[in-house]
Amino acid sequence: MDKPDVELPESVALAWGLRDRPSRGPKRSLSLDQVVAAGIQIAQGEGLAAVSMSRVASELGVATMSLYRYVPTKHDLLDLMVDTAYGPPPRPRGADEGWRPALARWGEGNVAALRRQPWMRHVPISGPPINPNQVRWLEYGLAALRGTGLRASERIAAIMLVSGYARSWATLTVDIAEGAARTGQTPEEVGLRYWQHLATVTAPGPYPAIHELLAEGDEYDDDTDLEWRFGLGRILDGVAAMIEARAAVPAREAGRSGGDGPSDAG
Amino acid sequence: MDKPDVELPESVALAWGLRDRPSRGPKRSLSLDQVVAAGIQIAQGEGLAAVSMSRVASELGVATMSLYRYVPTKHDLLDLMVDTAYGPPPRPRGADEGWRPALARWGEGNVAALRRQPWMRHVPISGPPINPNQVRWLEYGLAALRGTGLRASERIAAIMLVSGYARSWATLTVDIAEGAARTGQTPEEVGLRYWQHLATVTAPGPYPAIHELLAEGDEYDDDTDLEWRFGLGRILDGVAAMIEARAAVPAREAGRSGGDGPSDAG
DNA sequence: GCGTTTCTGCGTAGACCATACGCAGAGGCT
DNA sequence: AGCCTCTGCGTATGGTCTACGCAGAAACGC
Repeated sequence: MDKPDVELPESVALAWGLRDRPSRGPKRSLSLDQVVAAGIQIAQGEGLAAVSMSRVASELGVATMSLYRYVPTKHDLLDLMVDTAYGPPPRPRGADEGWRPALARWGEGNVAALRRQPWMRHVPISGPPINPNQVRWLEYGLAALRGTGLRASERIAAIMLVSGYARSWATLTVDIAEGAARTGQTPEEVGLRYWQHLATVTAPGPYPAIHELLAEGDEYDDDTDLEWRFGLGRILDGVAAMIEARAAVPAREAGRSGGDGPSDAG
Repeated sequence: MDKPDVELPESVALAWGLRDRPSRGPKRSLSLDQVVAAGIQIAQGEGLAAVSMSRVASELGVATMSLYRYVPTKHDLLDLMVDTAYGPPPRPRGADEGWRPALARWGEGNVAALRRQPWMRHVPISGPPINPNQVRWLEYGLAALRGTGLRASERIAAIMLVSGYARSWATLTVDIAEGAARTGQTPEEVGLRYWQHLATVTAPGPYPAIHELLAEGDEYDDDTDLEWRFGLGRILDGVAAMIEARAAVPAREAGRSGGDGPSDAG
């Protein structure tokens, strides 16, 4: 009962450092952290595509196959890299802080992390959060929603709402920024060019809503951070409406969240 | 002025069929659509990893290098595959239909598309939507928000909100479903196992919010579709609040969307 | 102190991969 | 008829991940 981790998948146990290193053989010349750090360094400097097992190995001064004593598979390495590079979540919800600023900060933190290490957006999500920092982020996100009256599944859905939007947003802005860097333009120029391309391809066809959008085009050079905050504000408004409704008609017994308060999706 | 597509990137022109085929040389034995269709078929049957240029070529009975007469790069092929496989958006907003059901249907359509062709979630998003079906989806999404009083950048942010959440949600559920299929379990079992793993790794540490979550655990076997709808409902509520506020204080002149109506992010 | 056991780094090799280059020949254009 | 362009594609280069097995290092049992 000191080791309930029997069932944990290898990669998870590895990430949490739950593998008791054996004392028999020769000492390891590296640590898992070193391997992960080397991978991150390469990804940060030359992009995710530059991260190959041989490249990481040569960075560490060992042979390629040595890495497989530390990591079962390349994809596990990538997962660990993401978990480490994401880092710990921002300052947790203060004692007398409301859920709204806390969740907002959590969302901002997601965007900031992805912007700091842009290569992470190319590592496909491999499942629900289970690695150490991911779990810490989850803890913080849920902590922001404690005591709001939201049910378990609702708290999770709210977290996913924010993180999904943060990821989309960060991906889009980073894609644009990198496209700009590649072509030696400013992000504004790249954005403008996109609208031009969109106008070109939609010109012959029936795209009234897009044309209407393009016609309002004097806000191209908008502050993109403002747009992000707009979306985040909408999410938080929606969550707030639900919380208030729950507070008004407290703790419905069991099942289905019928039509009380805020309206259903459709 | 018959060809304003001079500036369009090669891959975009290709996707829109704007490359005037030359009439000089021998006839092509394939069409771009055939190549794309073959790629989709392989991805659908054996996963994205099975899609290699040589595999696609052999499926079509041609040599590997022949494909490069149709597609500049493998990644362009993947983009085209996604665009085609996504398919056209669902039924557009009806004449007297409100924005809410239309946008909800748009979101559902996103999830449905990703679930129908699960491999698509592994193709990284390469920028803002510019390929034919992507643009059609954009058109429909914007059409749902026409006449709501939302500004251009706000309509876009709202669309991103929904599509980002849809992508997160579809990715999570498909990951679980595939993990289940791989291990011969039901998705419910996989979900349960995740909570167990989470409990195991968080057992020694201070994770109050997660433990609280796990303690409410009699809804593990929840209807996941209900959770998705919950999140979508929150987004739409948030957007609705903004629309109503805009309607109350109509058409603020120029700039900043200050603190009118629904609250700011923080 | 000496096997024995276990673990380490890693060399080799296999099975792929995307794609640059250039050539033979097909087939409209003049 | 001759030209010129475009097609399919064979060859080759320089990668990729990782399975396998071996030599030697280090701790344990006796």
